[in-house]
Amino acid sequence: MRRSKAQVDENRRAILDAAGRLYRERGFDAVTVAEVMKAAGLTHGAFYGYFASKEALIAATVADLAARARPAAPWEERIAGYLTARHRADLASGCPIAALGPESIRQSAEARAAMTEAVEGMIGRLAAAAPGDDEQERRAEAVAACAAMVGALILSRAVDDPGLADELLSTTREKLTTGRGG
Amino acid sequence: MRRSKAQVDENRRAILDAAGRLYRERGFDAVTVAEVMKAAGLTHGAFYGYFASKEALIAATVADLAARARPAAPWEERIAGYLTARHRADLASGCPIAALGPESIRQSAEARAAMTEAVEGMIGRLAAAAPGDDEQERRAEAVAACAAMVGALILSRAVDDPGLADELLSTTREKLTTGRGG
DNA sequence: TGTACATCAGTGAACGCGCGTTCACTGATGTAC
DNA sequence: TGTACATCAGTGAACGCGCGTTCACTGATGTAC
Repeated sequence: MRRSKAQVDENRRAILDAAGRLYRERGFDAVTVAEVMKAAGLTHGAFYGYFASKEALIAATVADLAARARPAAPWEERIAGYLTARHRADLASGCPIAALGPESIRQSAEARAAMTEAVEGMIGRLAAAAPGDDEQERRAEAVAACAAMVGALILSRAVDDPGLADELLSTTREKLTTGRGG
Repeated sequence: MRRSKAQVDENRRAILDAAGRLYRERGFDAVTVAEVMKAAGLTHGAFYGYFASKEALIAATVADLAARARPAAPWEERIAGYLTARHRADLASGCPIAALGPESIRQSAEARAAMTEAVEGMIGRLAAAAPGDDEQERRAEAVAACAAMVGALILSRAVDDPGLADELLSTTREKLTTGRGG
């Protein structure tokens, strides 16, 4: 059942989309190749026509997520939008760094490199919107904000006490947006 | 080959220690029951005399790590000690929240509860040392610091660029220790 | 204190299961004429 | 433009492997006398 080139491109995109959602939701290990393919509307046997291995899919997925990050927004808006209960609940289409960064330590060199790109990208976009008088100051503001945002979101998800989860988000949001520049 | 009660207690401790180190190093999924038992000096068959399942071991390990957290230290010392290249490299005996917090989302209710205890414990110890005029202010300082520290350490580990890894730690350290009270 | 026996912690082979991966086959697509 | 054939994307059964878990057995510990 040969398919057209357009169909093949579409299927590859569907595989990456499915992997992006499933991996963020449940982690690399817990999601099987067969599940990704099923979510993409194919059977598992077709997988190896698209990727050499599960490891290769993981690397390609992280790279894809890093490349598809949302464009910049104003500083406070960006931080406030990130640190919300909605984002906390939305693993599947939320920040790939918070969902997959911790797991990337144990993945291939390619996946780690892609994750590094994702982090640099997030810092770069934050720096473009950060308060501060010079480049260096805005960069420092962005790096610290990136760490605090990702940490708050991860802890907020890890914890089973809704009050503490909210406190982590709101306290970090206030610290970052009323610190100095704002 | 029945063993003495003292030996049994010792073995249980050895299992929890081995699990604590291995899980922090490689994650819950990647470490097998047999590996934990081998590291504890036993064979895998003995495992079920100590724990009902791998899931139960995970919950017990997180609870044990939460209970064995180091006592408080002065604010700047605590933050500076946490945000070091040494801690970044030392997965196995480093902060269990940074190593296992992200994975705890997908674990049992018991494991998540234990992780919540660990986070509350870290925040509580930080709050005791935090700058601030009243309880509420110190608590806010501690919550924000906890999120920033854990986030910086996790990202610092996720990234494959040593310069960026160091920058995440040092920038966060400076932000937290020169912010206001320090 | 010494002996006889019951208890039970530990061993290691075996189980069932699900995973990543392979492969013979199918049949629509795309190409040569 | 129409036909004949080669290509190759996709299917689904099958593979090997490693995992969590079970279990019959072993033999040192602890207890009863």
